[in-house]
Amino acid sequence: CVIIIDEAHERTLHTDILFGLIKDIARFRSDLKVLVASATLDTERFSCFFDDAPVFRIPGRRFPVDIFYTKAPEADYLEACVVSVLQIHVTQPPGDILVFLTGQEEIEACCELLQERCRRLGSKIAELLVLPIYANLPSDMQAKIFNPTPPGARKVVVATNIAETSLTIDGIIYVIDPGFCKQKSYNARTGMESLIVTPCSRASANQRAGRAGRVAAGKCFRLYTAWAYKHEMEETTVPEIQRTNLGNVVLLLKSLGINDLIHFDFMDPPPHETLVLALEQLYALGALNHLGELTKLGRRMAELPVDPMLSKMILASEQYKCSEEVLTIAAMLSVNNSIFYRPKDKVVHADNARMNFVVPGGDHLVLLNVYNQWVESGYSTQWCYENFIQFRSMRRARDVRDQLEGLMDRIEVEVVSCQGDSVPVRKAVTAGYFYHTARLSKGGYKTVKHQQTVYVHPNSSLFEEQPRWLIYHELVFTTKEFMRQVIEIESGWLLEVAPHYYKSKELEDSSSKKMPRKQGKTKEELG
DNA sequence: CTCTCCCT
Repeated sequence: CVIIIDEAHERTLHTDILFGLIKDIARFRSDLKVLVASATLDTERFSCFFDDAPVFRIPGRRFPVDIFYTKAPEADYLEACVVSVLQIHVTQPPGDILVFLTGQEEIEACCELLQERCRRLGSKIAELLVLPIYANLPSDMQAKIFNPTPPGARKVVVATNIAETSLTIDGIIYVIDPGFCKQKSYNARTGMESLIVTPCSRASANQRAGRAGRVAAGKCFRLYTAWAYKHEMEETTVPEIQRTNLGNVVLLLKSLGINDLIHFDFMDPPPHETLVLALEQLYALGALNHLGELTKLGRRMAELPVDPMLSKMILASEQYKCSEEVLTIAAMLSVNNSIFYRPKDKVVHADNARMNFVVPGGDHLVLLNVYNQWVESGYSTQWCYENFIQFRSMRRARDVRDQLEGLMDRIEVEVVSCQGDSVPVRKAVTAGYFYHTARLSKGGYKTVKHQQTVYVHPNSSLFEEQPRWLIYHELVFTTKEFMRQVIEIESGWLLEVAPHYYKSKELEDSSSKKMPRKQGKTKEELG
């Protein structure tokens, strides 16, 4: 029996978990062969982790790529990209250009600048086709990047790092790499994710450069100095397991019978505090007992391939007789903020379309409304198009929902509807997410857990309403500490769903300083 | 006053 772990260099959460599990299993299975395939040269780490496993080098079939650096750092890399593209366009032989930027906003700005300057240059230059690509771009627009470039013209694709690994565009000869990407990181002290523009790693820069050499010899223009490449960039990207919430990983490992997570053989262990917070939250949710063992509830939660809070919400829907609705909400929440399409040139239309879905109570109920209307339309693509809804995301939500619904039998939850009453739905959400409560005080919203100042995301249906008590689905720092996907609750529900976690005194309006009762168990007892 | 990526 052979197990192959491919693309190991990507160091995704799941590859890293697999590493630990397989190493463990291999000890008891002399017949088991493990093959780890990595596209980077840091084979030492993998070999060392798997007890000095032999390394085989297989040369790639790639064309050479000349790398060029800037003499001095660029103050404005967006502008530098635009200038570089135009320079390549007027001075270099035929071949398409790929530009790496960090996100939608930058990409849109870059495309606009390029189009504007081409318009001004008019017939003085050959035609330049400017095409954006990022994950949230509707599929029909994504497809355009694959159209062959007409003779005499040149194509420039402006991409996120979706073009670094996930898709390959034929005909790219030139790559422009400003050396930045958006990276997720996770603060276990506050439970907050951040999405911050950071310098990418050398491994990532090399991967980008490689995109220029797939069909012929190419050129890569790095908009940073050779010195910065050598001395300022990290060798490799920090593995995802060290940058993310580990709630469902911990639940999964516990359900596999791995109790001592603190000493689990991770190739790169996650921060201790991240494990501790995950254990603490699972304890608060009732998934673990005071010994850190999986409870019956925890075992049922582990059956669902979603985050523990979402899982708890689904299980709580049984009690409130609203599993039909909660399944839909869970599915809609699982497709990340990509339901509503909001192109820059049609923001007014898109925002109006979104307003039509708004119902009282909050974003979860708006998402439910969108899904139900889509079902009524017969899962129509046209309906999505007319309502500025992303069909791809809806189809994904439907897949997730089907999968979750298929698991309801196994966790013994009957699928029933509360027939339009929002209170049971919001109570079920509260039962899963009581850890994520925020309260309005005179200075704005503060989290109940850490008294941290947070803001309702401008996309939210409650952006202007400002209800006193909110539950948020996630807390993300982008330009500010934003609560994304919020729902209005009554403070009394917190006592109803989590009496072990909240005391009534803490929820009185007069006492704004009170913290939730301290958890009784320490990390050692739970670990 | 806003949106890296991926899909168990």
